[in-house]
Amino acid sequence: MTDRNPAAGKPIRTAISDEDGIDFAIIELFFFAYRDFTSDPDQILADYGFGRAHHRVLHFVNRRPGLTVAELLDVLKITKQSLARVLKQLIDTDHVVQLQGPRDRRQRELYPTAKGRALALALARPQSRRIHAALEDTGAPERALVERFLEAMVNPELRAQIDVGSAKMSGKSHGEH
Amino acid sequence: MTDRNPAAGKPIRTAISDEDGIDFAIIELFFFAYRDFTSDPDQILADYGFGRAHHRVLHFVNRRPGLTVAELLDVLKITKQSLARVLKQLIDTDHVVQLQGPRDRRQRELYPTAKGRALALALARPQSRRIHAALEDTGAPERALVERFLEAMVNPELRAQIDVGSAKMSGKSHGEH
DNA sequence: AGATTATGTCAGTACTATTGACGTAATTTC
DNA sequence: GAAATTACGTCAATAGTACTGACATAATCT
Repeated sequence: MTDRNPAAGKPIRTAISDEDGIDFAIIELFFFAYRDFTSDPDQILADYGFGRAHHRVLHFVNRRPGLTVAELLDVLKITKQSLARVLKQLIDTDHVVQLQGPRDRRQRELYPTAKGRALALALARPQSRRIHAALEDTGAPERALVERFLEAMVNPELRAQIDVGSAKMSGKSHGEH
Repeated sequence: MTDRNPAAGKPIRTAISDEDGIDFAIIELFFFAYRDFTSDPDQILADYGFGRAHHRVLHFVNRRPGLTVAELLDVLKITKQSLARVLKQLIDTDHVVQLQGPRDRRQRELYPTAKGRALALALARPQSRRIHAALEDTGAPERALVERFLEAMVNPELRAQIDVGSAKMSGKSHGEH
């Protein structure tokens, strides 16, 4: 079991590379960058007994206060059952509160508490520091370019979810009617 | 349980935003971009009964043929036990072969087979297409800039793992001595 | 009144990851 | 040459995140 299986294919000894027209360099960089990018908050979350899923929920509840459960599911692209445990824990620990929807009382609007806002900021801080440092290394005016690249990496039909525009408006969340 | 818990904190109704000096826009974009970036190969992997872990192993075995198990663990930053099942499946399905290390017979050098190389390419193709499309949207000369940004996002002490340099050299993997 | 919608919950499962322990073979150190 | 270390494999137990499918309740819409 240690050596070659005679029935198995022969080992290929040359490295795959960009020559195949495939952009392995950026594929790999993206993996490393995201791995380290998420490792910062992971450390903090561990102290709370939380995981990455809690972070994502906390992030979007803070970014779009008052979003409903259905909207949150749509943004995270996970199922109701996956969200349930995580959301329940965040509510039980007083990071998030639910309010009955004003127009439709079936809906539950999700809001951060002061505690939830503080944690969201604490989690975002090291990530933001990393981004700033990376942009400094790269050059100041490139920020918009990186934003445009990342946005272009998102599935076109899902770009509506992104709040880059509204991130510049302080206060209100997305398209309130 | 539906409405407010009287003991709970009050809901905060204003959105968190970049005004706090935190770069929420890019934090969020990075999440969306990576989510969609990984969704492409996930579809293909499902047909093989594989998951994301298989993809990562396959990627690095193709990028650096002959790397040892210990090196792979170091790159992936996971434990031996997490790797074991995944690697075993890839070997059993003839995507990867193990060869006894020539200098140190305790080591197992990992190589892709033709089958493993083909799958790695198939998985990378949609990701590469996405990157190319995003760079086109952004502007051609920005490729190097995006690379530099992503590289700067990686923990400095781990940049050694990155193969951007050797990606430009065709054929050989990393520092063969 | 009946259908649909929004949410919550239960049961069962899968994948990826963890820690800790132990075994074996090969290499290095003394 | 004996002892320690290293590289790898494996076993057991557990955790976090995700899934599908089913079902219940309350509110809204038709």
